[in-house]
Amino acid sequence: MKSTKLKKSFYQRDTTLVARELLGKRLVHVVNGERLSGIITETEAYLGVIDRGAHTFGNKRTKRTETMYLPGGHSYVYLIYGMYDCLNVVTQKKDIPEAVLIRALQPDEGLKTMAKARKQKSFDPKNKKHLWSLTTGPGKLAQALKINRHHNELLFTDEELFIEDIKMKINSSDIIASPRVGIDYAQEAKHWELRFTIRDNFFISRKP
DNA sequence: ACTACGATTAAA
DNA sequence: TTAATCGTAGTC
Repeated sequence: MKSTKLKKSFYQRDTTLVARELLGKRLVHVVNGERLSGIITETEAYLGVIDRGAHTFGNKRTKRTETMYLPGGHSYVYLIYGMYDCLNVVTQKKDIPEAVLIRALQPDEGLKTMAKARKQKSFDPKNKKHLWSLTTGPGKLAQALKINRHHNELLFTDEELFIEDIKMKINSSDIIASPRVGIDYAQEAKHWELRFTIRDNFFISRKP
């Protein structure tokens, strides 16, 4: 089964499109030579300047958000609620501060290491619920794949953290759009359907 | 310096 | 439903 790493041109496009097309791709983090990976099953688009749900609404530039102004293809990892790191894929050209939040994965490679990183006791790789609790949620998948703020501003075109096209075909009709999670404060943007999940997939953080 | 809060999660 | 937990960002 051949797979190819996504190139810079994949990321430097319309953010909503990238969010949809990331579904069915494989996110890989190489740690000490071991591949920790999962198939992307849930994403959210953050549309920068016009989006009250985005960190960069109104072109807000701070030390943290500066990452989102980088060219598409960089990672954006930030701390939320003082405890969890969240991984984003920066999209669009330089100075267009948009990104896609990776919200859930179907665990693929390095299961045992990921379970350990998640502090799961008595992990059984054949137990679907165990697998589910590994990587369904942005904070959880970052923890499982050992991704934290040290991995901010990495290039997905490099060798440590990247995304592979595994030729899994997701039909457009099998992509569900729904409102994003956890942005009740975002006024009109709260209702925008920028969360994308694979229809009927078990490995999503919650029902759309 | 002081304060409020968040693109979440696990436990109750 | 609620506590946990702390960097970020806004204000004084």
